[in-house]
Amino acid sequence: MSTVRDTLMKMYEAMYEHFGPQNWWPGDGELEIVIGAVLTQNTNWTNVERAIENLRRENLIDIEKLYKINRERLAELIRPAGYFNIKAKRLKNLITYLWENYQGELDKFFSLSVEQMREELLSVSGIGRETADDIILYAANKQTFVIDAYTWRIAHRHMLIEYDADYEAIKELFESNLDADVKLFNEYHALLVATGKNYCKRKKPICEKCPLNKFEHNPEPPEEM
DNA sequence: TGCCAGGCCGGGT
DNA sequence: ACCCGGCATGGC
Repeated sequence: MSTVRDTLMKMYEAMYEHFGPQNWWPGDGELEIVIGAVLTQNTNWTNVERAIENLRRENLIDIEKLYKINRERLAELIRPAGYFNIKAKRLKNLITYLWENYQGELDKFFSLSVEQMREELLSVSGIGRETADDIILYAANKQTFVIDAYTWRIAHRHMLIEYDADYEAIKELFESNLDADVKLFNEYHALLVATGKNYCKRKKPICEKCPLNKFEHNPEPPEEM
């Protein structure tokens, strides 16, 4: 009989064969990944790219400069990412935290344990669980599994979790059944996003082309998402 | 042309 | 302890 562990690894292999390595994060450097993690909240990545491009052009991929920049101006620069006013605040909150507690040195912050880093990130208003885990996995390169809407949708569709499973429960499912390997966690989440984006849209039933369609699944799309 | 995208917070019940 | 509105741009 196949265990959850087997299923999860087979799903990984199927997605990997279909899409190939994703080599995330799609950005350049630790700070840019941190910024991207905030800007991509409920937002298409192509919009985030434009916002980051604006920051690059102004040489603002720099904690000190971001700490000192006026919030209204920052908001204007990240406008293409949507929710620009609230995201400017969130980015400011995080940058201020790093500036005041770690002298703006990311590596100092990243030397904390995963648990400590997560707790501190979650204490910043505007940084929720997914954003915190994105930063820990993709910027700090530490062991944590990222859960997002696609992960939830796919795991539910393939009957790995209950409809109302919360973030920590889904995270626990993956973390307790996969080998503790940062590179694996990195690729796994990225492949779930690739699969979700292309084949597991809202309210759409599973399709022939989905690399996961041979795995046990609900024929109907999940309620809501 | 309306719906959707790699969330999160804060206020109301 | 849930539930929900608000936040906003760009692609299809």
